[in-house]
Amino acid sequence: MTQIKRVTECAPSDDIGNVVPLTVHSLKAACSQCNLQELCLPLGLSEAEIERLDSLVSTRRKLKRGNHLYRTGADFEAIYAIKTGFFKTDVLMEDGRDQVTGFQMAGEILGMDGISLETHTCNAVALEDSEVCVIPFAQLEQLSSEMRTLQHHFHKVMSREIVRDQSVMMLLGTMRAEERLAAFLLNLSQRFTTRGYSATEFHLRMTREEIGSYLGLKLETVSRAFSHFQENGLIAVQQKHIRILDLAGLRTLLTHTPLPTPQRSRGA
Amino acid sequence: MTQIKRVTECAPSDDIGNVVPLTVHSLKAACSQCNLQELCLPLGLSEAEIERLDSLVSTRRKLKRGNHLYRTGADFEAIYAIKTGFFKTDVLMEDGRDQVTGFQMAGEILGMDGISLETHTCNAVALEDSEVCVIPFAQLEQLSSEMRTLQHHFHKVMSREIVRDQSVMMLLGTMRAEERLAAFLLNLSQRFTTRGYSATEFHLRMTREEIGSYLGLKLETVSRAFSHFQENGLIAVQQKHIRILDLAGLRTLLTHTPLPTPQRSRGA
DNA sequence: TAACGCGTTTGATCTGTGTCAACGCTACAT
DNA sequence: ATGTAGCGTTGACACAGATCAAACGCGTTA
Repeated sequence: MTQIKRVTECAPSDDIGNVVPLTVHSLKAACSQCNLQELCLPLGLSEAEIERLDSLVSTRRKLKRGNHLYRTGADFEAIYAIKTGFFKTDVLMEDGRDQVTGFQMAGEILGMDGISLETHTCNAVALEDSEVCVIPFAQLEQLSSEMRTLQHHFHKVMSREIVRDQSVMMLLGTMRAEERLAAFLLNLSQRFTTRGYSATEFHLRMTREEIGSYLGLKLETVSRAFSHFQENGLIAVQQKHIRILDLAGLRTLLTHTPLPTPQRSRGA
Repeated sequence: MTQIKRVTECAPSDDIGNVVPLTVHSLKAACSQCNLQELCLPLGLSEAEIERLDSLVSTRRKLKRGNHLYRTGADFEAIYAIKTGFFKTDVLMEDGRDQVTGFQMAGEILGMDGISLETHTCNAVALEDSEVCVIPFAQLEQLSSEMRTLQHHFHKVMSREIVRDQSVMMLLGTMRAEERLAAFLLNLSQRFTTRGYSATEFHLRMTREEIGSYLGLKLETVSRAFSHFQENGLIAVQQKHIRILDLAGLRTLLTHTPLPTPQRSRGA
């Protein structure tokens, strides 16, 4: 039991329940000591307010790569702030088809899908060993009602998710394969930058298949697009290590519509 | 000025501002008299609580077909509950491509995209003459903090939007053209049912192009799919009048994956 | 009543991406 | 070290849906 076989999918054993004793920690000061304050729920709160948040965020949960933070159908009790690590969320159709709906990194909030039906509607899976702060939702609402800044910021976080979903729809609905991948890379780059990492060099934690699922493409198409970008000197790919050589070039891919609608006024 | 030319796109004149005097009404009892209580924001509130909501919802706004409720970039000040009518929301890319991100009907809430950046990130356009209740957001937050049931229900409404977006992503990412259209029709049917209208016979308020944009397809493909459904006796189409003849058949289209992934265990 | 415009339908053809298949690379396990 | 499994790459081919084009129907306007 000390050696844990790496779980790649549908980990059967110790992450079925919502809380696994071994992976839960008590902590004294959660948010007030956290370096993700500026990205996460505490954003915009005063120090005193953040200290009140601490009382909420009393447990953390550690997940090994491949483990589920929650599964579709699980009771909704808490939302989760990612402290370290990387996640994906995906939805399942009855016929077995699935779709990755997002990739989440440090400072981002998971679990808001569960509020509406009091049941989670997607799976959240750690793509690397990760740690999340557990934020019991009832308590969050309690504190929100006492602290208007927190309430407002939480609304912004939910709204941000809605706005993010809009761009994914735009991506899936209107963009060609290489545009999608360019958008994906630029989005990652931007989010890494925000977190103080390199904008141009990073490690993908997901497979080509997961990227493809997110972008509505097959893994082969993703792979070909990577190769093509490399041929064109836009990026250097080495397995999961990506180096962006021409950020502006990638952006051009997005804004310059190669072929369509030649009859627009092109204003602004 | 009494005769208003039907505005089809980018109405230039009287809907630029956020509020048009002529189309705003004061009202005494908004929610407590409204027959949409069970669908809309008041859901789950007591009568007394609903009466407190009334004070919030003091203005309505009427929109002619084609007019914008709000535009991308407009200051966010309020969310809107649809009292009567039908809307679409769409997002614009810099290069002119756009994507319909949703169709909204009575009882549904518009505008939550604006919370995160205090600016709307999509356009909301009336697809028929419509009326919305204006809910000033600052006041909604104020009242939410005093009324936990309202706060909680509002969170559910936002979360529901996130869940809806997940299914749109699934649709755009994994479904074939006819599956998308079937899903679209079934979704409409379901929502009409909820509102007491026929599940099997309704009038589409949007064009084939708008349907296509929403579904990530071209209008020709939408049209062909309609024709094909009709040939198969699933629906009867007559311009924008749709009659569903075989609801179960439409559902089968969704769950029976015709060709792909023959190597799954098919469990549950 | 005729003419126009817009949305829709339908056909013919083209093409981007999916599908199928083989091979290569890397990392872990024996 | 060497074998093996999973992931990634690349090629050949197929096909769903896009594109281009023409005609139709319906409502509006002259």
